[in-house]
Amino acid sequence: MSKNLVIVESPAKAKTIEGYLGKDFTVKSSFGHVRDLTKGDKAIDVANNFTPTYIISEDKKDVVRDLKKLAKESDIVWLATDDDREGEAISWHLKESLDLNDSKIRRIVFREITKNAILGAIENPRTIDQDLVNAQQARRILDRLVGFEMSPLLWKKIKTGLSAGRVQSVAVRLVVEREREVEAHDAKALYKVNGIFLLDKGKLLNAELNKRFNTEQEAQTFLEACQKSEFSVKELEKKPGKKSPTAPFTTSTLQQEASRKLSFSVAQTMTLAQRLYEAGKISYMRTDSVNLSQFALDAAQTAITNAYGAEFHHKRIFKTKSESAQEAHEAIRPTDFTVQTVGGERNEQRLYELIWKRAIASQMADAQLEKTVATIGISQTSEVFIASGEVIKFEGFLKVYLESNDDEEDEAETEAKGMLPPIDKGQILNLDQIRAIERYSRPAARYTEASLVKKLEELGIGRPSTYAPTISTIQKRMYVEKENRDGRERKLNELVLKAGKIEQHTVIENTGQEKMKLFPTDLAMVVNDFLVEHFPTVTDYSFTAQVEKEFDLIAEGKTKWQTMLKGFYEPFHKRVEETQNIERSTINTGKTLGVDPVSGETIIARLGRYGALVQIGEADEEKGIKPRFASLRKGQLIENITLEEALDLFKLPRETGIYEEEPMVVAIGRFGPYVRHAGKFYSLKKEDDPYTIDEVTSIAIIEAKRKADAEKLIKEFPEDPEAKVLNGRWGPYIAFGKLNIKIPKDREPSSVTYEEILVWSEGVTAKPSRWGKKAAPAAKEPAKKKAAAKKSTAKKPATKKAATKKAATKKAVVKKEVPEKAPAKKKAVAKKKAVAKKKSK
DNA sequence: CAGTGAGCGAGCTTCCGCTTGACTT
Repeated sequence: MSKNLVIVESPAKAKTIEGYLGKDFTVKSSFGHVRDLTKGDKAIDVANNFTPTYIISEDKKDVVRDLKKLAKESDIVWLATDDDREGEAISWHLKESLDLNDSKIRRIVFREITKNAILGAIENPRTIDQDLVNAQQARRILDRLVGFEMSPLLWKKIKTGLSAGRVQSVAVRLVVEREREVEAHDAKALYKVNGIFLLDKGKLLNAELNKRFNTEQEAQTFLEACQKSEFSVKELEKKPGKKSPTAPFTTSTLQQEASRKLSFSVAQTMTLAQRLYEAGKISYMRTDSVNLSQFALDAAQTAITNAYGAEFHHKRIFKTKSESAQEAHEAIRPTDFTVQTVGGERNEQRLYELIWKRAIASQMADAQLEKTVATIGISQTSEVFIASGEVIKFEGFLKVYLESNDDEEDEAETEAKGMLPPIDKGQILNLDQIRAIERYSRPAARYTEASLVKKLEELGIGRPSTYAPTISTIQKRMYVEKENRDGRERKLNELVLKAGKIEQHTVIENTGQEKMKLFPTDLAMVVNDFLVEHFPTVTDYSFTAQVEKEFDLIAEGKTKWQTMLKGFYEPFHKRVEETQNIERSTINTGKTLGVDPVSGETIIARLGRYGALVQIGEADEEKGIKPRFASLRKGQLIENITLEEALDLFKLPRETGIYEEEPMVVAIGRFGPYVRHAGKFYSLKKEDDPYTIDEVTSIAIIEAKRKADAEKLIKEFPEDPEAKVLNGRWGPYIAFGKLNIKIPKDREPSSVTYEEILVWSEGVTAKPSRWGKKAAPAAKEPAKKKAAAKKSTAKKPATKKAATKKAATKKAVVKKEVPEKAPAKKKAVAKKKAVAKKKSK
């Protein structure tokens, strides 16, 4: 038995280290924190100087038991948790929960997993830094106090189950405020002018005017001047330039690049990286450090020299810009630079390549460029055209990697820069054409998951291990939704000067399209406004940075942690108490939209128990007045709704008539307009392009007729109530339990016998009727049918019912008739529906 | 899926940071 027990945080790390140390060392992992505050609201005894009560986490009981046993058998326990605040606290919690004496423990730290680093650490043990531990305790306790006092306030004043916290509430605030910024953006159009000049041998020179015009008139005046002008190269300047590589990845930059280049969500990136880490392919993936170990620097140098030549290598040491960085680990890098392919899933490989390239490139030479700028004069005006080109003289790191850009802003502006065609100073240029086109200013971009992480990191909020969970939490709480949005068309005015004539065109561009962006919900707006109003300190963007400074003072032994907490908690708790007393109804008063022109009553939009709604009138019991309500459509925000849109929502619901003796009602529900007929609902969902009332009415008739036809019974069988011949949308068919069976063409449907059904049902495949739901009790079905259904379930995935149906109904509206026949592909949908209906009975 | 919508209210929810596993179809 070995005499030394080394405890690290991660099992993968333990495995690596065990190899570096001799037989006398057993290396085990704590799997992160082993103790935490107790669950309820009594974990912190505020009155007793914030005394915390800790408990061994449920999922760590086995870990602690095993470690305790090993520790007993060892002479020395080496606490080798991470070299940061949390790591120090883990060591302390280990000491406490393993009942270890100070004399038996050694605290060691290393920031890279290399043999030298670890042996060096063993040579230089120290004791647990209680000040640092106390800084962690203060952090932990403050977060608990903030989260567990603000959240219940939200339950009481807004909605149960909500949450608030130092990190998540600021993340939500960022999304909310960005949305308002986008909404408030006043797009201004300027005329951007491009000139194209004809050179010898059919070559073209593209140049942009150094000025943009505010109005069409100014652009017109400019083009008129150009009509009479001569163009010449006034200046031609060549200058060298260079580009340098960026630092190797941290968690945050990895998430950003994987999002931009590979379209991964931050959670997806972390899962893949975790797998690479556990397979020993990359270094630790939760890090805020851009530092590479000496071992890695050397390995990169060798790899670069061998692959590209020594001139491509350039040793670089990067420094973190982030003040909040704790740098307990290296940057994210391959463990072996000579490995370019890792096995496993395709996305693992793609992420690995990204990590490999970025780390290699960070140790490569600058790219050398030559920039050429030509200034083209216009004889009749003082403006000039600028043509610029860029040529790569030496690739350097660009051979491997180019970082992508977050700012879509410039996307339209930056054309791919290549070499300029050969021109000389003083040369007269022949004009091909000049185009002056409107360009609208863009609002700030909505956040993606990754760009929100970047922003949080800049503000010092959250840690590498919590970025992905935080992003998930705010979506789980329904504060934020990740969505695609279609853009809308916008008409642009364009003036073109060509062959001496000025012509005006209209160009159509698609604008406002969004892909996987974060949108705040109405709930987020209400919660955020409530928190910002009553807790301006905690929701301030700089709150974390400020308390971090105080935690640092604790870590340096300059402040007592209880003193710091007291300073924060007293005013905070006072605000909580004050806020307890405010009226619920004053929080979500909603937005007054205006007055109903018919009744003269006020119309407001607010958040109700079941979602956003518009309301006409206030309740007045004395007068017996009841307000009327209507739901907002999905995707519609209270923030943005106008009076006209609100009135629109009240136009429906209405009675549209009677069909087959049942009244038919069209209404707008939470998820859009629908038709209700004979106790059944027909969805008319469509977000951006709502149906008109006429369309809705005709759809209602078509849908009701179709349903009625589909229900028509042709024949029943006394042998089995589950067997029926029905008249479906596309003709008669046999419904046999969950199976829908085709009737042979030459058969008269009414003469089908039960024996034939049994024969025909052999080998017939059915659509799975309830995808993703719990299976029905199987005993109800005869064994034969069950087998057939099961076989089919495994074989075929469910079709997208809603989408197909929508497409079909929309088509029907245009034609204003019931489709008699449909392509074979759609039959499946009808079948499925019949099955679903059966189930609901 | 879909309607409803203040009020009464049992007993529940919730924070941030460390780290990986695993109920079964």
